[in-house]
Amino acid sequence: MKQESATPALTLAASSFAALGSEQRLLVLRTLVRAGSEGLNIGTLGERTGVTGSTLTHHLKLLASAGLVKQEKQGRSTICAAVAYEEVQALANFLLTECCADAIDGCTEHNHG
Amino acid sequence: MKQESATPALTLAASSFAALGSEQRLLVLRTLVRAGSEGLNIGTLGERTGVTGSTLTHHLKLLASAGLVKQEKQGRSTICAAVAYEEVQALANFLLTECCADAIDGCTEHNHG
DNA sequence: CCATCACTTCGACAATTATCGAAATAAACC
DNA sequence: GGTTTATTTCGATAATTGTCGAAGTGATGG
Repeated sequence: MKQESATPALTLAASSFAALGSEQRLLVLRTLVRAGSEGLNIGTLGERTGVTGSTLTHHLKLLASAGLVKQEKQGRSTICAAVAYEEVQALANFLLTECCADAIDGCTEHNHG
Repeated sequence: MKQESATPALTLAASSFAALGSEQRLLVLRTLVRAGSEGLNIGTLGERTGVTGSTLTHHLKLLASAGLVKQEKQGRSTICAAVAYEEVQALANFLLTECCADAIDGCTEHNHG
């Protein structure tokens, strides 16, 4: 009996998708992406998204550990910036190659529904 | 104070990402994608992934409602097939356009890290 | 019709994740 | 050194999600 098993890539992809799987986190991410490469400090990010304090810290930790956001201490502020570009490419790539594997031609043919 | 808000597209994307954000569901999806357009019945899918019974039903319901999988009753079997191709394109697209919006040139420039 | 098979629904419980406020840390300013 | 500012950690509680087994549904075969 052929049994499928979870590869490291699959595990990693799952946790990245999970990080994106929250409206608040997606909102935070979008705000950061729009803010560009300079990023935003946590206070401003909180003002813009309506998520503040420990909850925001919590969500940012998830986004950061998924590699979608990077954080840097600057004095008493923490500057956050999105690094979603490559990550999203990598995630899309995961499903289109790793996941689709044997069905890869089906994938590319399906690009335009 | 400029406040970001959750658009319908964002809400939808979040729930799709959430559906992908589980190792088991990703495994199920990969198995289905590899099985191709004929799909698999739930029993076989269970054998291949190690997830069976009500748990599998539960996960499939999530995948189906995210539009990543479609299910069809055939006699007493339920045939499941992946429709991930377009969905994944749509999700990647969401982050690269909707989300990146003003930073869109930054996005495309970052394609090759 | 009665039994079996393939699944789904239900109900209970475990595990994880989210949210909040209070206390802790650490930099900046006086 | 003490105070204010910015954020994080902690602890409690609520909410959601995952898992299991038992009972239910509905097709198939005798």
